[in-house]
Amino acid sequence: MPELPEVETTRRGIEPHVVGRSVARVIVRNAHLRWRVPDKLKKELPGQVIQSASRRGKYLLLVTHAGTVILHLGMSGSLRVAPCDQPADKHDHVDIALDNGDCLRLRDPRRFGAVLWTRDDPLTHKLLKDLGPEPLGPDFNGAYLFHTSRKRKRAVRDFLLDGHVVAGVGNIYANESLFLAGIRPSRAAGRLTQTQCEALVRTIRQTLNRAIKAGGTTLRDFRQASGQPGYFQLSLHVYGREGEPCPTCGTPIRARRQGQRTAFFCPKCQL
DNA sequence: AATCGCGCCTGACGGC
DNA sequence: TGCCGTCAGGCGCGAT
Repeated sequence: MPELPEVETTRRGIEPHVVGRSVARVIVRNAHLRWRVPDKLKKELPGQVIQSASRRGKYLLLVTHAGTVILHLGMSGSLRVAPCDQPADKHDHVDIALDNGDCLRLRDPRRFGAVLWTRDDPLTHKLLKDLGPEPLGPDFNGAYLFHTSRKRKRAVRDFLLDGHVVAGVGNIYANESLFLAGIRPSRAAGRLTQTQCEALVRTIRQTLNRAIKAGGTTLRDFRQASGQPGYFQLSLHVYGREGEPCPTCGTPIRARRQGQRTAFFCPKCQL
């Protein structure tokens, strides 16, 4: 599912329901997610007050005084706030029950997601410490992208998917941003000009911000915390639109397998 | 150091 | 209707 805009949409959805609440208990129906849900979560989280709900890349962080819950939605995960007595779906694997009868409920059919617990500063956690800058933050700019991409031979689409380069840009938004910047997904990252890097940073930020505003992209199973789908799929220019006319020039959009993921582009507008 | 391919899972969809 | 192959928004890991 979820790329950065979907995770941010989720964060904003759950924040008012969880911050300031204390955790009553943790219910793990299936601990077999990407990594086993740690036993310590059940031991150490109950009784703690959730101080904040933040995000780093595609990771969600629930901070308490005793430690931090690190959540990842993988490909098919979603979080919602529901009354605890509402029956769980077969893919509702973890509940964090709150002191008011609500619970934060993780649904994840493919189980590529994760629920972890750390007592240390989460930013030093193995999974987070080497992440690149936040794409919507000040450290992600044209100069950074230009500098980082020098001598890199990877296709720029693949380069953007690498969390060490920039955190949270997935296949949908990489393709969309490259379209708006007029750059082919297959272009070697190291061959981008400074001007192109600046344009690309602008289109990435613009695309992510617009997607957040639309509540994310729902292609299959993404849901906001409220249960509502996102609407950004209606604004996609190239992603999933093979054969449809380019919104700029009318040339049919092409799809090609690039590495493990499909790239979409207009053969005329993107060089 | 950088890059590539694999594998973890379920479910939806299209072709036959 | 059903079976089968293909594909999917992520990402860490080991091999090269």
